[in-house]
Amino acid sequence: MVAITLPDGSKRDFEGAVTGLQVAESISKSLAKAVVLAKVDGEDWDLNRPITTDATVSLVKKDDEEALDLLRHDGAHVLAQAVQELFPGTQITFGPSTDDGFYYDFHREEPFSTDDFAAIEKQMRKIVERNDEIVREVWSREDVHKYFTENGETFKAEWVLELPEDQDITMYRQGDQWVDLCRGPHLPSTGRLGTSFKLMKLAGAYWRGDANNPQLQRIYGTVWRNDKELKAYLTRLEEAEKRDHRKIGREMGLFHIQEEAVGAIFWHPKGWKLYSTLEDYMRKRITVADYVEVRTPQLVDRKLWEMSGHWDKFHEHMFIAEVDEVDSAAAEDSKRMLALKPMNCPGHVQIFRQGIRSYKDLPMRMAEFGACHRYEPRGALHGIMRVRAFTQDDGHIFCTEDQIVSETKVFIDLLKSVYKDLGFTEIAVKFSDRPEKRAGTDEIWDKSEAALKEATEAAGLSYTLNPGEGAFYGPKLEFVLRDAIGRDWQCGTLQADFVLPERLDAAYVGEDGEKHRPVMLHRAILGSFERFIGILIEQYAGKFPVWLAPTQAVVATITSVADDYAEEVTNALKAAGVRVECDLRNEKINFKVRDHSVKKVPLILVVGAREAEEKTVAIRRLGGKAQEVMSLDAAIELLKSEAALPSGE
RNA sequence: GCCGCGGUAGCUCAGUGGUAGAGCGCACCAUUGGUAAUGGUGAGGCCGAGAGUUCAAUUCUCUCUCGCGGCACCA
Repeated sequence: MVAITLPDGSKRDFEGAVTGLQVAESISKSLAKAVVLAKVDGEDWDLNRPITTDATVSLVKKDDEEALDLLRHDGAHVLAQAVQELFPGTQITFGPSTDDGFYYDFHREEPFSTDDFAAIEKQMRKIVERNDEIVREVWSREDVHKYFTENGETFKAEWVLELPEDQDITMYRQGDQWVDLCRGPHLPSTGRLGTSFKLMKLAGAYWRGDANNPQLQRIYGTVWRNDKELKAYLTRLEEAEKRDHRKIGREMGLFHIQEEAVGAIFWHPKGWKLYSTLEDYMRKRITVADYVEVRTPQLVDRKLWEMSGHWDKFHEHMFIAEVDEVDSAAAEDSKRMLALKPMNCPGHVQIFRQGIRSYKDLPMRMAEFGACHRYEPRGALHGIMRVRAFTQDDGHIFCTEDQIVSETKVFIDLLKSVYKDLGFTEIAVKFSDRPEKRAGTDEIWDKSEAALKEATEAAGLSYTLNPGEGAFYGPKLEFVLRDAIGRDWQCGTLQADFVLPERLDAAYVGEDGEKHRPVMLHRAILGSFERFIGILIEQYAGKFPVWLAPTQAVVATITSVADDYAEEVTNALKAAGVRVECDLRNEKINFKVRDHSVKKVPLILVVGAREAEEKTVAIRRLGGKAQEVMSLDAAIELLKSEAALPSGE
């Protein structure tokens, strides 16, 4: 007798071992049809796995949110089976579910092509139609190893030997022929997967994520509970594509990149207006926040990088310039090696080191919009988001250990306020604590970790822990913001550093008259201007708030009789500091409105004979239908205030 | 860097072993109009670069280069 308790508290008795599917059948036919997974005492169980002892059982239906992960995992298996049926000799490796689908990594001498997708999808549909039974089997490690070795599945054979000794090794049999090593759970049969899936892309991936290992071929797919969901997902992807900063950047004429300067940006007039507006805004904010702005050299002798430790660890990511010593007779054929700075911190320490610093000078908040170069791997480059030449909104706060908490808190408040001005309100924090290889004593780490945590909490932010992911010189906070379509971007950072001040001999004189080491807090809010502007473009889909828009307003005439007045309006707005253009083209107003709307100009000021006569303007906002007629003076005041930089209030 | 895919007009994309195509944009002409496309005419191309096969290559093959999607990387 097995007694099954259901979620509503009711009990059912069964003669002997019973499966989740049988429990469902005992309740109703429709439930038996819809169910995909059993939860036995809270644990995921395959529907056809026998339950032999009394248990609490709840059933997951295909419509339930929870079912997605299972369906996707089964999608991966059906893909793997289809591929092996179509391409004998292909080895299977791993195939997990992902956030919106699954992938499966294969090993095959011949490359797959996306042209194969149609055939593979067709085969997957056949497997679903066949409704192959999926059965969980417990095997011994030796049997699994033998099985895969005999079948030429070297990756699987290697993997099984590394599974923990004390764990049951489960194999899932799918149909008569096909078996895969898997933890499960799975559907009872392939038919329950349905056909709301689609193969998405093909990519290379390294065996076990290590670039030293052989490369496998990864096929990505997506799975949903029904066709409507699948379609919605594909639409969502299209929407994201429309926001792509590379596409919008080209359409709006913001920037370009060309072969001769890979990883660096040619900013066009409109793009640079956006950039410099963001820079003006950041300068305003940090000035109010008591930072001092500095500028440090681009090219710095190798010696400094050796002292700071960068040469040792990162020189292959640095751009090197080698020059002949031309003006030194003593060093006739000697070379001098310089490197473009990949970071600003060593430069800032040099400024801090000039003269004698007192504890009264601390905290010293030093900021630089620092242009850095890093030799990023080619495959890492992406539009203006990941480049080799970029500008950080960098800053280093030199302070005492006792000031870490208050400085962190002040920084987080500034960061939150900046993000809010820029349109981001959902912020997550990741806290990375001490890594295994680190500098500094445990005592110092205890202190700095506690300080960062305390300050984060005091600033009203919750955080998730990233154990062991801190920098070698100190713990770090990373600030992640969520954009308008739910994507996460890591931008800001705050890192406590006890090492660099030591290496570069930064010191201040304390109250006691003795020399002390300051702590350095490395911090950035945007991260880099280039990347952040990319994020802003995608966040707003190019439709920037007035204060950020490269062109804030266009004055457009209806007929040429209003030309003189239109120029008068334009000049008045220019004088008021508004970025405005004048459109006197011999075109219909419909055409002009459409043209400037497509170009995403936030405000269109329409003037015709009537407005010229009455000294008014008709304002139309981007995306809106309504127009508001007001006096020129009122319009100037309105635009002036909307065009102004926000101040974090 | 690795795997797969791609590069044709300013942009989006057709196309072909034998003289290169469309839409939008651009220029010019006409049109003076009331809130998302007025009509006409025209210009615009080393078909990414180099080599090979061929009577002939934008088209087929190879190398390079750049881009795209992942992987690895992101101090």
